Amino acid sequence: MAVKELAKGYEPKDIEDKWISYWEENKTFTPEVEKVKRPYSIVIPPPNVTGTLHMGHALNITLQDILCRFHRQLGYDVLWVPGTDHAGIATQNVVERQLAQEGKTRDDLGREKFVERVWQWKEEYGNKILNQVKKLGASVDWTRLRFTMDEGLSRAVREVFVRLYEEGLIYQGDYIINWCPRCHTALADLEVEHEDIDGGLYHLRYPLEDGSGEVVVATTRPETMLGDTAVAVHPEDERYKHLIGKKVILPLVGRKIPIIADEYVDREFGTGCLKVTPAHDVNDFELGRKHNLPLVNVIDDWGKMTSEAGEFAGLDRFECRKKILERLAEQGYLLEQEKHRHSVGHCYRCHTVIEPYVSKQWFVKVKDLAKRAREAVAQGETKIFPEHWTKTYFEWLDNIRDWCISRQIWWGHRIPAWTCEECGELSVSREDLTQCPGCGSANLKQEEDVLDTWFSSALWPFSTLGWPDKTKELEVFYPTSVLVTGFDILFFWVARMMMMGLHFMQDVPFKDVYIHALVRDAQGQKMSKSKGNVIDPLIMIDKYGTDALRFTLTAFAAMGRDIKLSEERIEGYKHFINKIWNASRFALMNLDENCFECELENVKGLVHEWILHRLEEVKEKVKSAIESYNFNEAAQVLYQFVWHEFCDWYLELIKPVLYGEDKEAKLMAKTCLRQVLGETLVLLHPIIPFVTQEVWTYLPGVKEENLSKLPYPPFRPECIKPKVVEEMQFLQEVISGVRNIKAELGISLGTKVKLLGRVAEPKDREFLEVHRELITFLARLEDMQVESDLKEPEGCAGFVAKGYEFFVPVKGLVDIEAELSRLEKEFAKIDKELAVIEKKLNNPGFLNKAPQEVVEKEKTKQAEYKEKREKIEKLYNRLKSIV
RNA sequence: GGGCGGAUAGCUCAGUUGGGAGAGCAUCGGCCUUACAAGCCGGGGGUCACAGGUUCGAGCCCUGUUCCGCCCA
Repeated sequence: MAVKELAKGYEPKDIEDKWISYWEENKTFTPEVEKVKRPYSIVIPPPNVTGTLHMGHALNITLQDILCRFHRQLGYDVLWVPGTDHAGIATQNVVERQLAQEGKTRDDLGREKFVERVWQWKEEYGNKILNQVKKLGASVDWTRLRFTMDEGLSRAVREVFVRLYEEGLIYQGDYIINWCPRCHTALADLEVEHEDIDGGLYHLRYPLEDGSGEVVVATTRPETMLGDTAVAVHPEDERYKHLIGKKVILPLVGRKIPIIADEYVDREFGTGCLKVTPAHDVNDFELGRKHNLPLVNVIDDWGKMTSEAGEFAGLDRFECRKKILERLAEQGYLLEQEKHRHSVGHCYRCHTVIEPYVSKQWFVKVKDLAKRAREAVAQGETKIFPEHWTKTYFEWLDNIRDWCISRQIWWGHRIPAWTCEECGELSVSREDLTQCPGCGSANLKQEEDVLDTWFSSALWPFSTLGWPDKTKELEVFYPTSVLVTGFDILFFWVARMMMMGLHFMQDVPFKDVYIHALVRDAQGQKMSKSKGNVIDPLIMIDKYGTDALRFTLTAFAAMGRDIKLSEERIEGYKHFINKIWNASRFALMNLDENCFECELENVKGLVHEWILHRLEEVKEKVKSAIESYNFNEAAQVLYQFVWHEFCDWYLELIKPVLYGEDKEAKLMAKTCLRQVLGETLVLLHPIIPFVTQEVWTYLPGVKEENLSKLPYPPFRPECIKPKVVEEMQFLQEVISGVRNIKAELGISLGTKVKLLGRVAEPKDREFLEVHRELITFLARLEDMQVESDLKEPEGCAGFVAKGYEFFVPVKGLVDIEAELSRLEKEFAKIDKELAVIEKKLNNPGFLNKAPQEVVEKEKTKQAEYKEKREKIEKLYNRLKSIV
């Protein structure tokens, strides 16, 4: 009775959706928390709710999925938590844009209505990316889906905020921060992207108050001069030493400001004279505090000049720059201007130029938290792969500055702080306050600001598991096993999770961190919408199937190297998926339910033993590759095995048996084929879940149809037979030898030829006899004749190796000259090898100092090459004599 | 300015204690061989960026140089 047949080609579309729902409906990926014995857990790096899936996500999710599916196979209780991030600024921007189309602003709606609107938006569009994650086949536990603004996670955020405040690790204060005038909010240092810009360096003259001369300052931002409150020079600078303590008159403004001395000033830069604007430059702010300089705000929160700017008030800051230069030039204060390339900060969300701005903000004191986070990695409590990222991680933590966590937007976790309008007391609380804890007044005002989105993301590994409650999930699955992410959020997210995890859970959030590559385009450029070089994973899935995309990403995921992706590569690996499909199709045409009548241990025969041996090696290699995060190696080992061993050799070698009459041999072949195909599908399943799952259900004798529930194939030490590999090599050499002669001499493979062998060892001759049928079939022979002392006829092509010479009579079939030149090429190769070996063996240093076994190896090699050369020479001369 | 990574076949990249330069794709030649032309068989192709050094021996270790990319200030 024949088994069901597979379609002619693999068509991923229907198959993928079918299994996605199957796995979800069967809760295949929901662990039973109460019964967990060997936990393995991962939290997904939550994509933005506003996001759409890009290649970075696709890679990230594929790798995590491989780890999860693989560890399930190994018998771990796996929990992979999915979720999304509320992405404060980004989401707010999206909804504001939507409002703008209706001609409204968020202020028209007011805070409450606006936030409602964002939730509405989230309900409507926020699941988009989750569905895309589903398409990738992610084996996450959908019953545990989380969102950073969930009730539970919001409670965690509050708890953390209050505790840190109580511990004095959160404080509020007036500091200079990075301000985005477009998003209208403060940003953390990390959220500023620096970019080199061609600008100008302007030399301005500031006359001395006493009329005794002037100083010249150099600046890249002349408009800020309106807010200057000092000029600074280096205390040791001979040029200016005598001016320290004097005053200059600020041009256009007329304010008298002091000349101060500070070692911070770089004598080499510009004129060595620094104008100091404490309100609009981070370094100047520090200088200002140190020297008690007043702050003069000349730029407001919308990037416009304030009333302090006098005639320039109301101008945009860049407009003002032009105007002020004109005015300075008119009045003779602008001395010169040179071109100057310098680094300018931009908002990472909207790319507007950042304005350093003094305002009241909330900060986390991170020094101590950072120290512990550093220690944990230094001590190996958390390991980073590839290892070289640890240095970058240390570097950042060592130079960390307090983290500005307040954002002047509406979408996010509102800071749980209330100020009493009566007594002015500031209270921070877990519960919403309606009464001032100090004076009892009900006249309270809650802080308007919300928290940085990364503040809630930093809690993700434990907040998603139920913290601050003491849940079973936390007990079992924290710390998580590994975090898989890109290096771009190593600081934003990884380091902060480390700090928070260690502080609140007294343990690292994850044991391993695997940092994967960035996916670039074929030219190595970062993919971006503006460049138009994005490869959309969803389009790729549509065209080539999820498995093809997943396998491609896996095959290229070499540690520490970026991936240059192009569509052709995905298309190429689609061929591999199809190959698996077709090999399975062939197998199914020949398999039936009887293949279980024979036990595997009774399967005998070179080709079966060989493929079983190789399968064992593959199992071990794939396992150790995935365990060490060498995903590309796992993919490559499987590719090589499936295509070039299983398909190219094994399936071809068993064809004569499958098509033959020997029932016992047939049964063995079927048994072995069923076993090898079945286990190979299991091995491939973590990387390419869909095609393997689909084929699996067609196999005869399948008891568990859900391939995701099958264990990793057990190791069978009895199948390891190195000798079988040697014998197989001999067989392959003979078959390839004939094929090679045919191909090179222009004889079509189908043309049957005679094969004559002069083989010294009786056991080799016997071996060839045993496999006569196989060789005849695969090399397409008319006949094979093997003797110890064979006299070959005139006009033979041939191939030789240690212990044997083979001849193929080609007289009359081809031009003898062709074979002569083929042999000449052989000579050249052998002579090159021999020259290298002889050079070594003639070197006394090598003979004396190299290990004995290495020397022996070289000698053996030399002998083999010499023998081979002599034999070919004989063949060559005989052939030459008849020309 | 500080740090990190990279340079190996036409392209993309493997190469795990130093001991016979590999793969995939592309290319060329030959095949409709009853799983697969999305395929089969076979071939060609490399001063391992450059210059030194250590070593019997270097793609691999050390020093320097050039070029490319990234991060931080």
